[in-house]
Amino acid sequence: MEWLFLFHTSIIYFCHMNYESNAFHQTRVQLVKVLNATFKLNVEEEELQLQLTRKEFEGDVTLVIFPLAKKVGKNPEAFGAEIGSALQNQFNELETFNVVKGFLNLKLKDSFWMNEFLSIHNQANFGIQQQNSKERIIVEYSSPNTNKPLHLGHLRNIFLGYSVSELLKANGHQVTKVQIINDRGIHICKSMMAWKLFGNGESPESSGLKGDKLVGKYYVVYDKQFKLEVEQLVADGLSKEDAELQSAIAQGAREMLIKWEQKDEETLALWNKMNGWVYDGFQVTYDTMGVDFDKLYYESDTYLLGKEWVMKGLDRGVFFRKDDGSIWIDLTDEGLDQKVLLRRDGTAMYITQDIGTAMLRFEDFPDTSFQIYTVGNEQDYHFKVLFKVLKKLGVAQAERCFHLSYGMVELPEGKMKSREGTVVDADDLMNEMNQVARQVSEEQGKLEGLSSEEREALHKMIGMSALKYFLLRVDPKKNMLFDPKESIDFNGNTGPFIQYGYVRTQAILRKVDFEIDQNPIHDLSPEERDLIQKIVEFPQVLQDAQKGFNPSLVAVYAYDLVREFNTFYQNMSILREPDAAKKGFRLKLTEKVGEVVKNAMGILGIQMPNRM
RNA sequence: GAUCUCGUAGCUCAGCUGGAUAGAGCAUCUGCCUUCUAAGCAGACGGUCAGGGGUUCGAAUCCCUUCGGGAUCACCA
Repeated sequence: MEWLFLFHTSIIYFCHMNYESNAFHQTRVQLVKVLNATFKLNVEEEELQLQLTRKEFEGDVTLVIFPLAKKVGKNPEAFGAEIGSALQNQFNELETFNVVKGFLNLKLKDSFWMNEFLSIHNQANFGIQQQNSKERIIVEYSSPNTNKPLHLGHLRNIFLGYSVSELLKANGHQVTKVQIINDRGIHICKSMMAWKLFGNGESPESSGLKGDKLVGKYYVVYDKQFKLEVEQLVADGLSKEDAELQSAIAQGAREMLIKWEQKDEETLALWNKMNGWVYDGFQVTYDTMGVDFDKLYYESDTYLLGKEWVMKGLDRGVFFRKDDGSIWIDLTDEGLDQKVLLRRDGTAMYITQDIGTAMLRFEDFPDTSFQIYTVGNEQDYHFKVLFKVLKKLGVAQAERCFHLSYGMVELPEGKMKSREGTVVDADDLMNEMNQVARQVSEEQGKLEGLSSEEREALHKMIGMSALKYFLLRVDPKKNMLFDPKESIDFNGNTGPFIQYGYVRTQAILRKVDFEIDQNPIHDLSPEERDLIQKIVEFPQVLQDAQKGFNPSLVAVYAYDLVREFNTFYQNMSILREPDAAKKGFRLKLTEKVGEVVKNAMGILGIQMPNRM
């Protein structure tokens, strides 16, 4: 019973039967009864403002009285007390209530929470839904150029895209993960030209360099040579502009692009060879990251289709041609500008390719109900234009495209700049994280009995969790800061902290070599209540996170849950508890916490170790 | 110049469609390992929510404005 909605503001809402926890739901129902019967208020369920009771007050659920008091013209505090007493008479699950200012705090009985827990405990993978949607959602992420290796910005992009995909799946959607690879254009021709001139046949095999690094190296070689030539030509009396045009290596690169478009055999062979190196290199990086794709798209396959559609638009009169031959769309009545769609020389641009790619995807997956582009917020304007273009071309799915726009990762000095060498390389960073994980693990010395392979795998798991969590715990929409000088923390609000909590649950469960007592218990400690209440929130968190395409909510939730568990763990006995029923209950609680933490972190693409 | 975004503790970040005394982590300081893994727990310190107006029972949150960062407005991608 769920479907997708889109408003023309391009903000989308995934609408469900709006989920809320049983505690909220029951309280709401009872409150409406009382308010309508006893106080003749005629309120609807939705208009009651319920919230979790803040820690400093006694209670579980809080009703905000102000709006209701206003309605009947009563003093909020007095009215709250009246509602509380009336509720007490008929709501069986209510233990006590108290009123503070305009807030009615309701405390539910331990038996209620106990039953909540038992019903949850019986659900395998609580909160995670089986696929229940026939329609497909396409999630695009990564979209690299093939002339240089992946960097920190890509890491945020890729972890985010992967995580949103997992989040959608956890909410029951069918997801297809795609990557668009920008494999053609002047950028790769530059690397090719430099390699041809200075490479002496260097290959990943001959040099031991990772393929993407090798091609990236020649991109830098190109840039150096280009600058050198320009400098020389300027010294010879040319203007900078002319010098840039006449630079031999630049001319070579442009000629290569033309030859490529003419399908020149030798050029294509070189292009295939060098792109192949890059793909091999990328694959290594993706493997380390632990992400994958269901289908790959290459711009070399889609730019021609894009051109075709631009011509179709021209025929249909939704685009127009200027005197110089370039083709445009006029979006001034939409509050945007006129935009070029095809150059005067007829060659494709960025947006031309994107039109083609979109069209190809709709052909490949006619059952697509929604498409998500994970691309940085510097391209907000581009995607506004793209979606308008698709709409003008009469593509129904244009209404169902969404730009998942995320903020930049900035360094203390500001934006990463490849020319200034301030780019944080993805492989280097991941490697460094694993080193730190190894160092910390060795200091802790808790890994006796594990083989060196097992240890390596563990270090990687821990290092990656630190990195992924660091990037995913921040609201995707916001820019964030990464300081390479301070390595990412392993304590506090971090991935390893959460893994550690999980490891504790498993360490305890491993020791259970007896029949767990199934008898119910009748009173709960504050720690146990808090923990149950936290677990119960999980489905709500998944729903909210999906609504905003915001995995950081899941990250924060996992952290909060583990913190609650640590408090419980550190203040109560589990295996040493003498009362068999209590011990049994605490073990079940521990088990459920482990499951939920693992599933929550799984949505972030973070694995849980069994020991560390 | 136009449009968009952000400004919360020394630092990095939470704060949901307006609700209680604005919360975490890091850093600094104090306790807690003969008891289930101390990558932990308990506590202290730390705030004019950039400034100013407005809307109302109530504003970090909504509106206006000033200041200060960032992004975009290419026949680049």
